[in-house]
Amino acid sequence: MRLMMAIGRRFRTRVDGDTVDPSQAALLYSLSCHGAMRLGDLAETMKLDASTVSRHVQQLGDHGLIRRDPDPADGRASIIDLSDAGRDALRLTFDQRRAFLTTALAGWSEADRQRLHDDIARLTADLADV
Amino acid sequence: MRLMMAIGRRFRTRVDGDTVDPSQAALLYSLSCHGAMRLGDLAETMKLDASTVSRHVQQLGDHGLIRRDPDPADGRASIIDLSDAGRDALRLTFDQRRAFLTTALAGWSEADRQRLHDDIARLTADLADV
DNA sequence: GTTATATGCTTGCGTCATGCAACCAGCAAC
DNA sequence: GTTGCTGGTTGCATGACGCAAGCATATAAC
Repeated sequence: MRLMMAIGRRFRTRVDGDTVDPSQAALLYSLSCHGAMRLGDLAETMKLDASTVSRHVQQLGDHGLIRRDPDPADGRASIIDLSDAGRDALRLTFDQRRAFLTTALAGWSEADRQRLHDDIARLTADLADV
Repeated sequence: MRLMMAIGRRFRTRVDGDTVDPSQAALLYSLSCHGAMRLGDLAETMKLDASTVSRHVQQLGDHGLIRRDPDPADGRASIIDLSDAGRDALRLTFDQRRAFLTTALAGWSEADRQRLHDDIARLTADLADV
């Protein structure tokens, strides 16, 4: 657990030259994975409070990285989706992180990486159930 | 990386009934692993700024979980060590977390757990080098 | 239709972790 | 002693986060 916390902190720390905050990048990524959705669903997906997501969404909107279209089925809600600029920013962020991870995992074989990924995914799922 | 961040956040979040904050628990744990040391060394070990560690140390001291003895070799520094109460608190925290992890990892074989641990440790080491 | 309740989202407020820079107090070298 | 280094503390700012209150819309009850 201690190691995981350290790793999480490391990833969470904004790297110089980053386009978007790690937290906000995670939001963009969620959108990229699951497609457009409402704020509440986004919060649930990311296991965060709606207020937190709301703020992130605002900032990302200010930077033009997401779009908010009114939900035709519900006047209260709006549908949040990546903008083209958001897609670009996400891709850029990914490239940066990929480069970082590639360096970090230089000594890992492909099988090692895959195993690590699978284990992490499994752990995430198991933790969600507790 | 996204998964790791999620896991890190999950672990970092204070659980109801926790004795000490996760961050401070990590500090106690570092002491427990490496023994008494000065604040600066502690900061380096934990990859945190000295100011952050200084504050944690103060709070832990207020709660009597650590002791600060003046460093006989250096009047500026003090040696930080676990107090008996700190050891107890750490043990308690460990028990709570162990129970939590045991639940989460219920479906994992001993080999799986060991492999996960080794991979995480390896990743931590590799990340430290980047 | 009108009223009551539920829901999606926003905002105010407080908390915590964290880093940087400025600072103070011993230490070491000259 | 004077000057510079180093361990530690404190002021200040930032960012993530959750809870609770508020607001607007939606839905159900009447």
